[in-house]
Amino acid sequence: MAATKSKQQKDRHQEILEAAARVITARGLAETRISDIAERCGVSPGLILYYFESKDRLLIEALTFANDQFYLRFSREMRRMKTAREQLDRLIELSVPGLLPEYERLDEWALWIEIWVRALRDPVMAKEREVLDRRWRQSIADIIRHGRSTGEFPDGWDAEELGLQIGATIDGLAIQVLMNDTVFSATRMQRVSLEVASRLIGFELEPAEV
Amino acid sequence: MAATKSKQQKDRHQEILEAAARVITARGLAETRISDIAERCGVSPGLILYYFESKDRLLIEALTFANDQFYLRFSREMRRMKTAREQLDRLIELSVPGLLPEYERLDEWALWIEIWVRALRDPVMAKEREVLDRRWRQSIADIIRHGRSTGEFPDGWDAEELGLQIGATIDGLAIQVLMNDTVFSATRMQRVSLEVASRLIGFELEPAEV
DNA sequence: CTCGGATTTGAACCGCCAGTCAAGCCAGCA
DNA sequence: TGCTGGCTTGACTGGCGGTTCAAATCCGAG
Repeated sequence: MAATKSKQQKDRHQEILEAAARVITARGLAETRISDIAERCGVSPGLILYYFESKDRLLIEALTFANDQFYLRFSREMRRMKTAREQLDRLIELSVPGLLPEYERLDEWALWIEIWVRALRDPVMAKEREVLDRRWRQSIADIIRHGRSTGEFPDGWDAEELGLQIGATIDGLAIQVLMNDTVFSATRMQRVSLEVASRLIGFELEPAEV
Repeated sequence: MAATKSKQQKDRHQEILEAAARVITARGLAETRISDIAERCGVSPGLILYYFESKDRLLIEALTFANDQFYLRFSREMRRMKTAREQLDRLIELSVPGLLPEYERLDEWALWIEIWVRALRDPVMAKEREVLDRRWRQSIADIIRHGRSTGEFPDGWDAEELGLQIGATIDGLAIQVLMNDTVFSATRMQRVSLEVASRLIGFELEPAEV
């Protein structure tokens, strides 16, 4: 059974990925050493390369792993929400860096930037990135389609197109917040994102809840 | 005269910065070696460190230098244009990665991503970045104010705020284009940017020139 | 308990590269 | 022509960190 891995091996694998993602978040890709990851696992450096063929591979896997984790939690939440508006609010809430206390200041977004910079030159990372990104845009489009089916949102532009536009706007705003905590605050980003989304999708922005 | 530098020294300084910017654009910050920069200058590696106290400092200076260069050309162009609409069109044209043939595929934007990733952890870079970014947003706000003074654009939201929003949108879209040449093309970004800008600023989008 | 394979260790290896330095080079000047 | 001081070289080094490996350990099956 060449394709089976022991339970233990799978656990270790995941444990290392998780540790790697944390180290990258904390120190940045460029400053991440194999020994840092090993230390975080409470394990010797040699072991890391017993489970991963090279540091490079590990880093790429760690980056996508972290994103998968996030996406899983996210889509589970989405399924539990009834209205599209609720979904949109939550999506934006989760997209604002540092808004929710349960995340540390340098969160998902820091990893995204690392993904981007790497994807510029590394074809493997580029391909991974494209998949992750398409999935994300798709989620936005799904919310819009859902909203249209319930009558919350009006018909209009192609939902995919809107997913792209809204996604891109959130990206840009998130960078501002992540970089520049002084001028552009998290709550302000939240407000602006919602405003832009409402205008692009074409629904009336009711008196902000929360 | 401690404060004076010979003409020659200044030239060399700049020459090295330029070479560094090119190498970073081509290979990425992480893969840039001092010897690469030296080679590009046709000079020995030792000389690089005669002019810059460390590699780190050089890289930061190179990054801001490249941006300065771009900004200078840009604002010279702006001054020559009469209508705000022309200015806006040109700003967007310059913001779309790879749209203009005179730039190589990996252009300014690749450097921006490097700046971001570095600014996340390096306070010096973070400060530099903030300056560069403010200047850029300011430029957009200036165009809007100009358009309002000539009556091209209607009054409305704070010009600074719009500068932020439009700037962020362009950022996000540019990343898409830079990463993902297949799905989202340069010309499409151009169209979307203009559309979003017109809607946020509130002017009528006339039949597209060009 | 014993064997055998999977896991784990940590020391050793090795290439790489930022930064140093002593020695040459050259231009201007007296 | 020889002196001076800034420029330039390129060999050297010191440390860092990814990778390898032989040995130790662990664990489950028989």
